[in-house]
Amino acid sequence: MKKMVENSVEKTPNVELNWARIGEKWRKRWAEDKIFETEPESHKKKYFLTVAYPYPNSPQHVGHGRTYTLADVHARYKRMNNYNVLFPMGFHYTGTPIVSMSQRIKSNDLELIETFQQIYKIPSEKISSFKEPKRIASFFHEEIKQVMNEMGYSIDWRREFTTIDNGYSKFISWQFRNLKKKGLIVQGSHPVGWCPQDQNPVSQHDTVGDIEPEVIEYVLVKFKFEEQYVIPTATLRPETIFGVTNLWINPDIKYVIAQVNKEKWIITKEAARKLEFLNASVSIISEIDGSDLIGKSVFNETRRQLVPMFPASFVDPNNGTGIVMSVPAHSPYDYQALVDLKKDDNTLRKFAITVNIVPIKIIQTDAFPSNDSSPAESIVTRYSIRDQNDPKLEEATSKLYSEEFHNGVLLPNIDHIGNLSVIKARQTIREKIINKEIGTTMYELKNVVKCRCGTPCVVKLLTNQWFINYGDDNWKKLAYELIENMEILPEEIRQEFTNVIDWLKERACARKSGLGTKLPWDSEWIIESLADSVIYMAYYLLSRHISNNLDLQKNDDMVLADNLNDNFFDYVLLGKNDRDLVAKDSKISIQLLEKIRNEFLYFYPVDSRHSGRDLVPNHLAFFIFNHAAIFPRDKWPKQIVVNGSVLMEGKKMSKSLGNIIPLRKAIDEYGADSIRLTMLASAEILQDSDFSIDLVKGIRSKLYEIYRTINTNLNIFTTSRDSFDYDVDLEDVWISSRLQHVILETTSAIEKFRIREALHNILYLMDNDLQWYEKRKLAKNKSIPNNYLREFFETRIKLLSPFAPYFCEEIWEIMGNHSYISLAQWPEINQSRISLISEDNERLIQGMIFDIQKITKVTKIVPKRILIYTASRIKIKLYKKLLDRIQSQATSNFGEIMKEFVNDNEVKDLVKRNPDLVRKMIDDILSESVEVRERRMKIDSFDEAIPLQDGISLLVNEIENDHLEVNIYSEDNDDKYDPKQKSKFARPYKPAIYIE
RNA sequence: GCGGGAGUCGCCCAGCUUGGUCAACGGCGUAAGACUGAGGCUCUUAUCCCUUAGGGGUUCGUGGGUUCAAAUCCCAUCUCCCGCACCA
Repeated sequence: MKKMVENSVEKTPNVELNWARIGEKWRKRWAEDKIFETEPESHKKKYFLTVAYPYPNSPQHVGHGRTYTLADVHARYKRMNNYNVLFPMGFHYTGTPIVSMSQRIKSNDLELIETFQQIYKIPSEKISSFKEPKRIASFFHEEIKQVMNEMGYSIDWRREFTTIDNGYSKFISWQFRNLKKKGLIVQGSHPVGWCPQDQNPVSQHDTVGDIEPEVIEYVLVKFKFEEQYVIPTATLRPETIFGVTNLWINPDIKYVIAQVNKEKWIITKEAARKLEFLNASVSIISEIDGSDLIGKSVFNETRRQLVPMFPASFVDPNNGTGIVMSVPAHSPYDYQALVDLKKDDNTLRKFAITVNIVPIKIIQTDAFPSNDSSPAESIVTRYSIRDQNDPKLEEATSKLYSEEFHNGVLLPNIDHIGNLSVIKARQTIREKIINKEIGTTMYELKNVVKCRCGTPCVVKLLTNQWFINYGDDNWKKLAYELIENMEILPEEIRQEFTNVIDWLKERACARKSGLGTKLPWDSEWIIESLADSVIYMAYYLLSRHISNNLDLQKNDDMVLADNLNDNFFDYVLLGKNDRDLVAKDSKISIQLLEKIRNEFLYFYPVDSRHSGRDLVPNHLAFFIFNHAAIFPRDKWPKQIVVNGSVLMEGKKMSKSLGNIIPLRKAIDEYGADSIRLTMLASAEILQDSDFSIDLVKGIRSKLYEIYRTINTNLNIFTTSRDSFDYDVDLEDVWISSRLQHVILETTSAIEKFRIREALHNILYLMDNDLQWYEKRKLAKNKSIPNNYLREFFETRIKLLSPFAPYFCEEIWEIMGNHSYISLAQWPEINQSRISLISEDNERLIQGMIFDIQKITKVTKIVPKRILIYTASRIKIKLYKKLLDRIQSQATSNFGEIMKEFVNDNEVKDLVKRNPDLVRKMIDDILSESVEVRERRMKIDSFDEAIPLQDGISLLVNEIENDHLEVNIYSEDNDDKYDPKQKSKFARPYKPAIYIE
């Protein structure tokens, strides 16, 4: 412990900064003075912002911190801009992972226990209490809350709740009855990946190797066999049924005859089992060898003809029904298998079969025109396939499939689907087959997936599943309307929201296990975690007035959760029902009811919702939909801010890579401020930010540098505050003006959530300005006037304070303030301090020094005397005319300008004599940005000699020659010293130079 | 398949929204110098090519186009990455 503290101390002679200590100090003061507790204040503008609450099944690591930190910066920024900011936090207990963790603890899962012990450092006795899921949740809940405090988040903790609180459940029940009344909840069946052992749906994180179970739908085509039997084949291409020439049977495996619903099917045992999970009624009657079927024929209903069954060892008993239909015209595998079989005399003799199959072509494409008898044959020839084991066969197959899928058209002579595209034909024939009962569908996993418990997964058809119908057209319209009126930051991600709303369909909203609220009308079901977390922002405004029954103190100014019913929520959240009745019903005073109602009315709607971009296709979309459904338009959320995730040293954070840094550890070692800045400064908001320890250290030392500089200049904060107008130099005017720019640019960057840009301004660009300012002063043997330096630092610390709050509070205090910077006023721009000309002044000096250095470098002259010639009055006049010409968009064409100006009495002599100069001046103007051009239009008279003269001292310093003689002449000056006739090259803003 | 994004000077990365101050920020690396007993610390300078006057040439995946002017806008093309549901 001691060592960690050591780590977080920075020290140089006379100055020391203990990051841990300042964190603790300010955290404590903020809490004591309750500065982040927010009450409705009718005379003040409110700002209500929320972040997706955390799921407490692990401690927070740096990856979690980004969204919360961003929201906190936002809250702090708005607070400094005089808003009454509410930033609350809750905890999302709902869902299955915590329950399954507790089960893994019960079954003594070593991997999990090790994670708890070694990565999270949880004591063993604590871990054994984790057999109870709520213990896990509350343990990490407290842990996370602690970290959020240590990070310096300005949260109003009085409103905290968990999603299994009694009151919350009442609220969610209200939400769901509400949705149901509006007809947005529907019931139906849905296929899911399923573990037969656990009797539970499986998703990516429940499987070995984190494989996502992918469900695909096969069409089962039934072939009649010996009148009483059905042989079903599974296919993804039902349209090819018209091209079936034979079936493939694996002669080496056993099949079963099974009663499936009302028919007798011949399928593999594995297929029979799979059908059971799909809710077919299945009973096995007898077994039959694959070889017994070979050579016999089945009846193809669609073509009304018999096709034979042939042997094939490639048929996988685990795939589909274990019987495959053969379409040699369009399946390279089938085609090649037939070719191979024809050559295989042993097999032919063994089963007493002959193979004289003619492929039946049914699809044509441009690549395989209609006179071509079999596309499969063509492609097999083209790829020079040897036999069915040739690896190139796979490539040939996918090539042909994709060609036919996108560009294929069914031949005109095919019943029902002739002339249709493959995509259309597939849909049409699927319906036909199912309607006419010559086939059905079957779900299957596309990949082999094992549950964490080791059991291979299957597809289960869940019936009577409850769905929220996001496919409802009217609802979608409302959702579109909502986002159209909402600010989405960054704007680039709006398209993604539109897409998501577009393709969202029914979505399951309840499951049978996990923590959460029971479905109010069907208590077997628990409302799923993505369904009970979409309008809870409203609950932050109620939570502190609701006493859950667990609470010991029962206060008169609280309402008991048990007494809450839908009328209460209808009244408070929607303004429905009679006030007096509701108060009576909820067993509270009218005053309390009104207080709650008014608090809701004051703070709602949500002004800003922060979240990671991974939640766009689910949580954020549901947030939009549910608000659109439940609340009136004036309570719809106003803004969404989306941020990217965090990488660690360029890699995704994961347990297996061992690159997860818990936030607490990071805070201990580097202090919260540096961590906050690192997460925000390393990338623009939507990009993944790359966190690295080097970066943290770099930022920490940057902060320390600021701290040290201020500490060594402490006297400037204690001296009396002079006015700004004494003894003003050019660079003083300039730095004042620059400061206004920094404020303007930083503020507008924050408004657009260009946080990286804002921090770049504050941490680095401000330094450049200060450096130049110091250099200029130093060259004149002057020091920076106190009030300029003080203003610079005060502004800088204020701008930085939403990002690094502890650090800035500390400095604010050192500067002699007795207030909180967290509550200070955001810097405002002082228009009178903006000086347009000062930018050109300093640029001219920079340019002069730069040019001279370049000349000396190339010529290797050691300058003894430097002559500088500023442009003549007539050139300045010409420059103005050109600028005006170009800015008014008339033309920038050299020829046209020349034509015009040779007739201009004021300048024609100059123009005629020196066309090249005109061209260069046009280029000068064109190569300046529009901003600079506009600025120069505004400036009436600009005497270049003034800044140049002022900059001589710096020039002498830079050239490192104290005896250097510098003379500045106007080109117009007849007495000038100009031995090499250089002055004629002078242009406005580009003086001519001669070096001796 | 559907949707989203990225390709920049040895490496990482900024700039592209709003074309011009862009041979292109910053960091790493490399080279030289300062400091030091010595440095792996710190600081300064340089780092596409050519150039004895502030200049010129060729660059921002590739090929076109628009424009006085393109890393930035438009079109085409190649390569790479990410998300797609019952899971928080």
